[in-house]
Amino acid sequence: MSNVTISDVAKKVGVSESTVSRFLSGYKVRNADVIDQAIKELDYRPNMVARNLKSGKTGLIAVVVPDITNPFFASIVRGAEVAAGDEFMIQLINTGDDLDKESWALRRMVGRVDGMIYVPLQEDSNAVDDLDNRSLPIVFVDRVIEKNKNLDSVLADNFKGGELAARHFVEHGHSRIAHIGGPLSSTPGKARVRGFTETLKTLNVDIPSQFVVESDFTTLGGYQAMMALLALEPRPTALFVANNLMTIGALKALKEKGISVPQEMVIIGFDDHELSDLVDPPLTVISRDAHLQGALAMQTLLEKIRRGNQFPPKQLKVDVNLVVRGSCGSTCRYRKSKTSEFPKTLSASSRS
Amino acid sequence: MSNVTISDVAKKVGVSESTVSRFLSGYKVRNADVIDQAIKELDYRPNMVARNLKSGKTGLIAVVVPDITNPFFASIVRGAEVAAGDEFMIQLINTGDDLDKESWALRRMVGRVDGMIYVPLQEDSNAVDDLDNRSLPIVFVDRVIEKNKNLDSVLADNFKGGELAARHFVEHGHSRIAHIGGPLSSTPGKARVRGFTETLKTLNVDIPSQFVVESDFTTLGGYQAMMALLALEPRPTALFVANNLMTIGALKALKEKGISVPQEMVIIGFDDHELSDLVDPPLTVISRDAHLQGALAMQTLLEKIRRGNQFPPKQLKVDVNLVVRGSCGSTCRYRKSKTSEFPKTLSASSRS
DNA sequence: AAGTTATCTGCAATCGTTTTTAGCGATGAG
DNA sequence: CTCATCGCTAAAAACGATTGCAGATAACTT
Repeated sequence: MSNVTISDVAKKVGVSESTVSRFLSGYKVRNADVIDQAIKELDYRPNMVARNLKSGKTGLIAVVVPDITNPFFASIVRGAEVAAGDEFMIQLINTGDDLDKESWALRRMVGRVDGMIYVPLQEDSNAVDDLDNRSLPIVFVDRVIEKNKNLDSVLADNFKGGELAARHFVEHGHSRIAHIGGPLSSTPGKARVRGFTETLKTLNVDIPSQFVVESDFTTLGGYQAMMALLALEPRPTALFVANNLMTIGALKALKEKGISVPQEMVIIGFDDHELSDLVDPPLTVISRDAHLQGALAMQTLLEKIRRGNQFPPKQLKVDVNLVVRGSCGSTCRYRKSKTSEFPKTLSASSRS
Repeated sequence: MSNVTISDVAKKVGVSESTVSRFLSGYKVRNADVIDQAIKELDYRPNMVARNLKSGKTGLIAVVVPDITNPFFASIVRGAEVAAGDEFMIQLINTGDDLDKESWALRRMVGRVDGMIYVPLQEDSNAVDDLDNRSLPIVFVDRVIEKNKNLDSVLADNFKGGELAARHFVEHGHSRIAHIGGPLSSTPGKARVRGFTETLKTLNVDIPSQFVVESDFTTLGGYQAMMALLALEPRPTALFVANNLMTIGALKALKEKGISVPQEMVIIGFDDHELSDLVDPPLTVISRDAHLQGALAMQTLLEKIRRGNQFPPKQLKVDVNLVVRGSCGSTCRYRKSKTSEFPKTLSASSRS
């Protein structure tokens, strides 16, 4: 048991606890060397919980994501951890698309953590109401809660993502253009479909309403949505899918139906992956730096914690860009030399 | 600020703090209803840090992994979190293949958490020495530290994994068989190469020593190892790669060199992925249930925490199995109907 | 040498709980 | 009528640190 306390050290040296405490805090003390030695001999380590009680801080930041198994969220968490540095450690919570678990977890965080990085499940939620007036600093990442939009957030430029996909399709002559979107109740689901459809409208491309289907950001959801789209007559020839998992589902559906990409169906996904250029065909995606997004969120949060949250909240956006590979059917135009892909991919992702 | 304390409640009701405390702990008290109401009115929430100081528990389990962006570790963490239930929350630490950060983090955990689930970076390490005699309960996952082998652990049946790959290659008539392995200083790196090479020996297949290369479990490492293997004359025709990231690297190298899989090179990887059957060609892998592995680790740890760690430690192993797809060149023999793949994949992975 | 600072020190209070101890009033038994 | 029992309660002592305050020591001034 780690039961040697500051008083043991004090007794051994023959000074008061406060002197030892001051020594630990870096003040000048008469017999610093003796204390130092005693600490080493006893292998004393300050009790963090006691320290936290006194200071009112915990040194913990809650990072609340839907599912760490989604590589996108994993990158966010990693980025946040890196940006946290030595001072704060990360408490991870997976809400798993479960609203009850989400609100349970959030309530539980009060008093246990110094701040929270939070990917909410739905835009219309009062999950944060309790927390806010207790002044637990919060930074939204990737998604926000509509009524708390004024709080700090680090989003992707989702609208632009949809826009890039739409423009690309139109520029390459497609007219039967479809979209598998995330829940309209989520920030990226809503913004991506709007960027996509509004751009199509701007470009004077009309698409039937059945070509835009709302799904749920899961692999199964993407699969089912794809099946639904394939049942339509005439079928779309171009498809923009609003996240990574749904893209996987859609590809599985296409494979199962024996529909070849990009010959019969051209695809742009959202969020890149190390395997994206190894799938058949290599996946064209809207990409963003999730690691950076997590890091920015942590930076914003730490500023807020340190300087008090009197300062006006920031709403940051990370850029998105189109990574053209084979699945959108226009590879020959854009493809770089084969080797150039590797180092780029590697530097963006983190090792293990 | 969450500054309403138990004493505020006590004052408001006109009882002592201890009475409120007892009420909170579920004891029978005279004016329970009044206290309950006061708590609600004041929106009192117990200060966890104070509670922890008194109880000596933190309700936190540290989960220390090399890198959460590796989907395999993400699944472990998720499994652990699910198994933790309501009682414990997870503190996540990425060691990032950095031994210094690892030992720094481990030392830091003392007194901050009630237990630790730990994927050590190297087998010969004294990172745990400090912690052990302070009786911080530890369960190793996926890898162990050699000198602390006697502690609890939940590994994969790595030897069998290597064996399955070797047998498969030999049964399909390969003789120029190669291996890209993880660091020999790591448990799975060592066990997988041994399962593989010893089985080959048993089957009377000789392979040149240059065909077995030790790499580092990273994408780049896999890439470089593959390049080295491709420089040999004659080239191997079959390759077993010891983890997911190195497999990606190897595939990138093959693609870059224009070597076709499985015609010119047959591959078996380690650890499955939702995208594995969408890559070109679909990847044959040794698979295991990482989620289960994480969950078992948490279960073991909780038992240890609750019942004291007087009980003899457990060394658990999760099973591995060969998932045959296209990359090993024998797809026609084993392939199931196309649809059967989807539900299986989905149930194994968790949603988001 | 005495007076004035400048340093350093120990005591005690504090953080917000839980838990032990002792006590109180009512009940029931002898 | 006394005494033990019961069911609850308040007061006080932890848990292990930090910190304001006042006093002690040391270091300069003159």
